[in-house]
Amino acid sequence: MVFAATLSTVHELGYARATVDRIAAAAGIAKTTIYRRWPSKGALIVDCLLDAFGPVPLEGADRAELMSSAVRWIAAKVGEPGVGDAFAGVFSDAVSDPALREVLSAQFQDPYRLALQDALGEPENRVLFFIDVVVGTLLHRMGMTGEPMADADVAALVEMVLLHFADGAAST
Amino acid sequence: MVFAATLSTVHELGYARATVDRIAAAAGIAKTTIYRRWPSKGALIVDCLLDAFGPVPLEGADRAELMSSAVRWIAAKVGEPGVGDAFAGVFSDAVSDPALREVLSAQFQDPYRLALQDALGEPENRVLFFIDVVVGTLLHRMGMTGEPMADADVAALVEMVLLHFADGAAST
DNA sequence: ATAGTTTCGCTACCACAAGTATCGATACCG
DNA sequence: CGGTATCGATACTTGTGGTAGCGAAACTAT
Repeated sequence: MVFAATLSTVHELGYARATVDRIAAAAGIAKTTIYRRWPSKGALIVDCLLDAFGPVPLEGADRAELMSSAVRWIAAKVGEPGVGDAFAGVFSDAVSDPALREVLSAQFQDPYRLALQDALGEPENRVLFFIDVVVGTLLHRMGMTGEPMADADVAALVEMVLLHFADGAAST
Repeated sequence: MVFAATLSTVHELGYARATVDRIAAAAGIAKTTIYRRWPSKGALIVDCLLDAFGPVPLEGADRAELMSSAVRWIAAKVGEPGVGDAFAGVFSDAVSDPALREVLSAQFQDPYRLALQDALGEPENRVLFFIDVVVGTLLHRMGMTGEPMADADVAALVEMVLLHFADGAAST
């Protein structure tokens, strides 16, 4: 499968050295075949991440459990080999590439945003802020250290957002 | 000045299209001159950011005012034309480039980390977490939308970290 | 002022990666 | 068995980071 080859190549070589040529070689197909199926390297990675993440498991009796499990779930996913690198990589490319930013925002972020809005009963801007905080923190740690965030810090992150998004919170 | 030319070029064209050639042209010098002074594009940007940010203005009577002013300061800096793009850009490059990551961590993050440790009396891992949350959130918003974070959301960010880092907080 | 040294600008170049074009082979379908 | 659509391999274009070498300009010291 192309997705598996993509993740393992990114994991081995990092995002920048994981060229489309190498990914294709790892998947046993030709580079042209990849470009027949995806319009760009970024689109391939976004699809790959969608496959790797799957739907959010929105479990939990109350809001606190819901948010806690969502944060831990995404932290665990980002920590999987290759996933965090690929995520940080597309995100990086998207900064200077409005087209890729659109793909990332519409195809990747929006589904999770809508699911969270529905499950938490929060308005769009609050959920977007929630995503900024959680994903931004995880990616910043990953980008600065090259390693996923340790469990203790993930716990702190969970505690922080629970406190801020507690039912009676003011803000925004 | 090279720094001004760098920021304005990044602001106009985005990080990826702001090639070293174009930056040099905007500064009225040759590309080779840039590479005589900086070993890589990333190092140039880091120096440029150091110049643009300057030292943290750690003012405030108590911890809350200190942290609040620090968060608002960095949010304002990231919102300046070109600065946010340049910041997100180097950060992006650093993900796949351990050497640049080292430069970014040692020359850019560490001075602010040490100043914050000193001013807040917090251990290293807590200050690193603080930086991950604040900078990560701001950059994620910038990367996803292309625009700096609005004041209302910056206010929410301030409120969130103040709540989490209040004196009696547990965690980590 | 003049000779020597350093620095800078310019042109050309290399390595490498994204994305495209072409062609031949292969597999699939009627 | 014939036709069609897909895939693989190769070669190519374009753009960017980074380097080499040369000549001119500026600065220093006597």
